[in-house]
Amino acid sequence: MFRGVQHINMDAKGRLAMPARQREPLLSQCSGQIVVTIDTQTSCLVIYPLPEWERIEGDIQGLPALNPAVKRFQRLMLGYATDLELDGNGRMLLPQPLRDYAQLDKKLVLVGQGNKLELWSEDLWLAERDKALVDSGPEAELPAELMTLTL
Amino acid sequence: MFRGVQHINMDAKGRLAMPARQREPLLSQCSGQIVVTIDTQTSCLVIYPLPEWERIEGDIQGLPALNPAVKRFQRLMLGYATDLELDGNGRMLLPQPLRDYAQLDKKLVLVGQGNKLELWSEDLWLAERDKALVDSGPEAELPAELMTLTL
DNA sequence: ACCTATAGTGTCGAAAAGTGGAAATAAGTG
DNA sequence: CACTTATTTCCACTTTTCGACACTATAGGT
Repeated sequence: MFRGVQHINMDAKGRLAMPARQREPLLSQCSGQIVVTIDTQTSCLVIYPLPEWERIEGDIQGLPALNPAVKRFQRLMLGYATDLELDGNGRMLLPQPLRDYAQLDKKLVLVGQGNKLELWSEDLWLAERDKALVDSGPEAELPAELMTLTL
Repeated sequence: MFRGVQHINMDAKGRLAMPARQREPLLSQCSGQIVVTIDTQTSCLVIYPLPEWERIEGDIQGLPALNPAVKRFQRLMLGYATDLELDGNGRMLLPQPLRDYAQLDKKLVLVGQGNKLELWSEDLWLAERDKALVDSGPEAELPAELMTLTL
């Protein structure tokens, strides 16, 4: 289970060090073999351990490809999906197209989301967070589903 | 059951000593394993014993993620959720992003809320408390749910 | 009132994590 | 085929983090 928000840096070559807290599970679960692809809803990347990605890839390929919207979704998710491996120092090298898609520069934010990690540019993350806070702030009209939660 | 308001200090490294009164239940209930995340309604943190958090995490993940407002809520709650452990001295180390979110500096307030604890900066706590007192003072319009309580 | 035990706070040192650069290998081009 | 450019792997240094220990303050009991 990946949890927690961490601010990390990417160097000029596009390398970023996986924080120790997440590195451990990645090495034991899939010996550092991961798949990175894009989130089609927002401008961020998602990082899966290889076995978890293979399950998801199967689900995506099982969708009805005659539907044009589904086809486009498949093309993006599967197209951008890239196999990566953590190097000896626990760093990963992000290909340029993925960096471009998520508008990544030096300052990044890595967000645990249970079975996957999300990778954001710091600017976009803060903007998205603020949007979410307004959505669920004191004056917000919350969806009915949320009102039933016992926290 | 966590009860009571306690004023505590955080040192320069972001460490804070869990008061003895709350430490005991945390050690016996979950051997010091806790999860800290944010409250999306206000600028404070919430502290759950690990088993209690796992229940809530399940509830949150069961929500319909197609609704963008729900998706944002999930991203924040799950994203900020961080596993922590009490050290040999009964202290916990709060990661920087959580400290930032709740604007924590030296003086903090820990508030028991039954199944969880809330952690506030002292300034924000006092302001919030005063707001709450006005809301439920003699002239206040209380929601129907509250009117049915037998106190 | 003093002594003792426990809670709380601070400091130091070792270990690990993060960062940058250099060298070697591979790939692409004229 | 040779030369240039890009990519990758490896090594070394710096910084931060974590754990251990020790000291102070406070409360409770004799």
